[in-house]
Amino acid sequence: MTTKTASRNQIRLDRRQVLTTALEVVDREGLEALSMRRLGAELSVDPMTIYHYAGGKERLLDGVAELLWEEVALPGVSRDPIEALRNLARSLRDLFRRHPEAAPLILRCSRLIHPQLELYRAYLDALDKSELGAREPASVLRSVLSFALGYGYAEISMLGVQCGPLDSRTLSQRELLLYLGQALPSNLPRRLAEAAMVMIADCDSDQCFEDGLDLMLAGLATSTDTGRTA
Amino acid sequence: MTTKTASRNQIRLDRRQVLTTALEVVDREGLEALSMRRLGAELSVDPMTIYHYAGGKERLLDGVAELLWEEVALPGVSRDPIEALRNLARSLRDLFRRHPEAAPLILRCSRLIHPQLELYRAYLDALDKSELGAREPASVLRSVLSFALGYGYAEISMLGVQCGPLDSRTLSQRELLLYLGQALPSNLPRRLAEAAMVMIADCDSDQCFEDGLDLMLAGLATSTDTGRTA
DNA sequence: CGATTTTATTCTACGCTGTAGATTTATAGT
DNA sequence: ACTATAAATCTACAGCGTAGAATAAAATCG
Repeated sequence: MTTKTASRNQIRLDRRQVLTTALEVVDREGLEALSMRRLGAELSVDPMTIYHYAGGKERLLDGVAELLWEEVALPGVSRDPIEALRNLARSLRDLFRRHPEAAPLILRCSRLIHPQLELYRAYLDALDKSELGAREPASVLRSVLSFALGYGYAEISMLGVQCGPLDSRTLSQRELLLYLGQALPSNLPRRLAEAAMVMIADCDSDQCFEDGLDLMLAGLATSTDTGRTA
Repeated sequence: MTTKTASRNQIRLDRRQVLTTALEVVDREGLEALSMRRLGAELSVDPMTIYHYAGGKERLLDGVAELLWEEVALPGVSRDPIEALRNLARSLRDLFRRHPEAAPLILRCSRLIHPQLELYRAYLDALDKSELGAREPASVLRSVLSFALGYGYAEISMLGVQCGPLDSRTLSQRELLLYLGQALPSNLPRRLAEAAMVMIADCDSDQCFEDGLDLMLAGLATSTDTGRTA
């Protein structure tokens, strides 16, 4: 009699349940697979019932985006704003890696996702309290968010969708390179295939991310005159 | 008797014509409005005819993505790699601002868009030739691309889609702020509305972009002689 | 308790989508 | 002119989101 996530018992639904199930479907079978009919079947319920809990398709996707943004780490208690931003960027990148199929939903910044705004608010407050030289907190935050979003999205796009269900964490970069060598279409001109390999598999993706992040944050640190080694 | 883009004469189509028309439709009426039937009508042709020039819907969108990536500036002749990267980032951001409705297509990095790979190749070559300290060219390039992609996408998402056809370049930030104050839903908690305003309209978006870019590129310039830190 | 109002769920149907497959029309080659 | 190849069209099908009517369940009240 456990309330398992699939194969509903007659316990009444709630919005949250609908959204988490939708996210499960997306994670498991891809964003395209999520239709009202499919989700209704997953919940053992008529498709139209979903409208009562989550609105139409558009609002359903907004709801899933909320779930996703809730997973991003809040600033925490540390006083160091730079470490806070570093954790934010890592958390955002990890979000993409946990939910590669849902990536387009994370980018759905147009709809004023509440948890996303809460996140902004929290980091803006954290940055306001700390000394950051002459820089606007919003400017710094937007830059870090942009980098993390762009990196996370591009990374999973390159790995996951192109090559199928690949997880960069389960493959050495050597294996990745070999696999990619076969996966690239043979009619691709050599110089382009080379470029693809260099960008995708040649450099350690974790290292690239940390390096890029350091680039921004180091610049930030030097501009505060706090003088940490840069 | 001019070869205008709409209302075709009987001159035979080619792939390019189909793709540019598709992009026009997206720019004008949004990505959702682009259907095979709609595009067929635009070209005064049966929807199925498109399959002969551009393949199915998926390959059509890939083709539009090609057009978009072709618009991004190549390195140019300058020897300075940092200025080259700065121009790349600006060019990429401008691409989003020129084609806000097509933004999801620009991010479609999964499909090995040829012009995109050409771009990578060109910048990798440019970075290889120049001295960049111990940093991998691919790592640097990925960081700059990530930032520009993330910033460009987030920017147009915040402005364009939420508030309708707004162009940030035609509005002062003061006007933007006022407009946004009305546009935000009234049931939004005050602290979240504040966060949204600060992130969207409070800071000059051009300035934010340039600042973030400087952050990365400055770090790059200083690291050309210092090597690495951990 | 029964009666009535509210809420939740389902059913049916409409117009839209992408596209496979057969068919027709136009072009090129000899 | 006749054929082989290419281009364009027609028809049809399964799936989509969802408006609106119809039904079932739950809550409210006298």
